[in-house]
Amino acid sequence: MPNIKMIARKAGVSISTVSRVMNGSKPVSPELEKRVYEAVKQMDYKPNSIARSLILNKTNLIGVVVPDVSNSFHAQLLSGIEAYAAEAEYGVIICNVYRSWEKQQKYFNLMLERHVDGIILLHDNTLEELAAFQKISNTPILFASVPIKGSEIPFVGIDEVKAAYDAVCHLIAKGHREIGLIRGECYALGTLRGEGYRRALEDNGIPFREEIVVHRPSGVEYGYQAMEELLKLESHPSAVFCVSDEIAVGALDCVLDRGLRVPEDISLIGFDDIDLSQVVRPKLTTVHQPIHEIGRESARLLIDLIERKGKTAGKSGTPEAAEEICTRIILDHSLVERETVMEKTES
Amino acid sequence: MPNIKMIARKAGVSISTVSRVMNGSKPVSPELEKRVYEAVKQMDYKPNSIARSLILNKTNLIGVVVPDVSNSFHAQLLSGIEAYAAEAEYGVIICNVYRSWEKQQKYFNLMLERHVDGIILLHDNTLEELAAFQKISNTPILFASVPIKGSEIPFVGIDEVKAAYDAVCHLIAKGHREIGLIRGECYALGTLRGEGYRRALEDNGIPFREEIVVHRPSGVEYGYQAMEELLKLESHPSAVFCVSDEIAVGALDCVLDRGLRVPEDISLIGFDDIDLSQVVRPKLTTVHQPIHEIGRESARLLIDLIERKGKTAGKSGTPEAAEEICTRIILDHSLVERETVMEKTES
DNA sequence: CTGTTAGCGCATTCAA
DNA sequence: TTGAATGCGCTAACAG
Repeated sequence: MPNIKMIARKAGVSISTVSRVMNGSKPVSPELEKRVYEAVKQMDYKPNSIARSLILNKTNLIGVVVPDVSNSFHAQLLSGIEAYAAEAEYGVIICNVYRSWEKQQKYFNLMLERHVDGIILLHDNTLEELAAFQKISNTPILFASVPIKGSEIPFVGIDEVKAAYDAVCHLIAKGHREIGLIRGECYALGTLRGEGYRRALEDNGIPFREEIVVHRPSGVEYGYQAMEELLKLESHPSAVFCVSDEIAVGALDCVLDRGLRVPEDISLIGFDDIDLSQVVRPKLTTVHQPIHEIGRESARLLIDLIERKGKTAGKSGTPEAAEEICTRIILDHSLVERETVMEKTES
Repeated sequence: MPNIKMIARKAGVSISTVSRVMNGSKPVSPELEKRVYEAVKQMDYKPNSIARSLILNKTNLIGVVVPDVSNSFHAQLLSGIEAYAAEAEYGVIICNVYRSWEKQQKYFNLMLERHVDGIILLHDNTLEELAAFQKISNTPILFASVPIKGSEIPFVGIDEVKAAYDAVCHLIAKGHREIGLIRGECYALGTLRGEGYRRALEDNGIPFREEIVVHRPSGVEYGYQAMEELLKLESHPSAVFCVSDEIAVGALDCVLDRGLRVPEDISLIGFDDIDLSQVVRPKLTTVHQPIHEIGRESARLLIDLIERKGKTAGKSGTPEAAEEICTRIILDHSLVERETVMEKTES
């Protein structure tokens, strides 16, 4: 690979001139400019971005921390992030942490060492966990899809509580009053969506019954297990709200295996609208999130933040709070009715 | 972020000493070593990997070119790659190319500029396409899962032809003789798996019939379409080999929609064994590939190649061809019988 | 064993 | 407008 010096020699100019034409940073006479362009083309010169990073203190790299890339939801989110990043000329480095805090710490260090310009987090983190990192880095961070509790850290996603609320209200509107809940433990899949469930019941005068809510991690197999629990009850709920499509698919499988019918014997509603939900039979009624879009917007906001920071870096304290960037983007969700919910029949 | 100079000052040593204790490259007295460690801990110092990359000419970064991350197969492969890379302290930068040659070229340039240490390709590339790149880069390249025709470029995957052969033989063993094929156009999903199909028929004395093979891209919706074609025939095949699970799932959906039963009226076999195949009803009989493992092994081989190259860089022409690294890793596939294939009944 | 020095490839002052 | 010189943070050769 040729470097800037070789180009300078070949074009018969100084390296500064080469640098200037590559970056358009200062005017260069057409004559020299042409000679440089030719040398560049002939030698197929590409500026070494490592060296640029070192001197500019900017890597054009963002890190994406994801609990599990092989999960459809995360993969789609990632693809949205990548799409925007590529357009903005940023590279994406993936940090698969398998829900392990230890791995995440390793990756935080790695990202610090590599001086990524920003970080997108696709899963739960507490403020305490982030504190150590934030103190030393001042690297912009953003949460995508799952918000963080009690903090101003930028976020892109949907209104989790409202979306869960809508899902449960849909069940209620169909005449169901015994509505089970299969929920997770973490913030979005547990607390938030659980809260939406609770409020929907409350607003419709339906008592909350602890016996018909079961806690499980997300995942098809866990959905199956959870539904087994629910079916053990002497009288099982006539409908179940599953906080993820994976859970719902597992639950569906379980119901069918028990020889019951969906939605005739039991209605099911999922959450996320991943590809899977259209492929199972019956097709899953679920809450649609614009997953790819959330990814794109996350990347856009993060990169905005990064470039904003770069600009205001010099003139500290410039009081342009007026054009402060918006750091919470809430996209629309929607209910997609397919085949797993039906009107409750008299019994 | 503190730099090496600040640590040196704080510890009262020279920067070389700091460098030496950080890398363990040369002996340092316990006394100084301790002082350095303390300074490092107190200031939470992390070596700037950008600077290291620049001088060592090594980024510890690999690029993964993938047609579509949000596709389950590719996401799993990626997760295998990431898993090994993380252990080996390599970062993974993802290059989602959406099956666009233009995007791939952009990414090749990006990877050149960023000086990645190696590249893993997860999809078809012709030798000509690679030629330009290879000429200027000498960056190790490896194909994962899909081989390249007529070249010694390292590869990790399964024996595609044999695996397809096995799938079709399974159908034949079950008594089927009218076996449809839904295949792709690209190398692995078209040429190779198609070849396995052809040979299986041939070895069993079954004539190849053009009318019952249909070409489609991979994807659930295309599988549906393809099966529609097949069902238009006055007498449809009693079994169909689909070159991917996605295709098979679409095909399954189509058959069911037409009011036919699987496997009673028509048997279906897929390929890949992605998560999906266990979730549809009936569960898909398919050819299992160790996807995650292929990813891991790819990363392992690539990194071996990279580090091998680094070592032999100085002493050119050292004739250690004896311990030449193996550059083709073929992992085992297997047939997993689930619920979409049954014995052909007399008709 | 330790410190001084040069230089990786580039952007950017500062003079000319 | 242009070129020479400085330094980003680090490693490695060299001398002590």
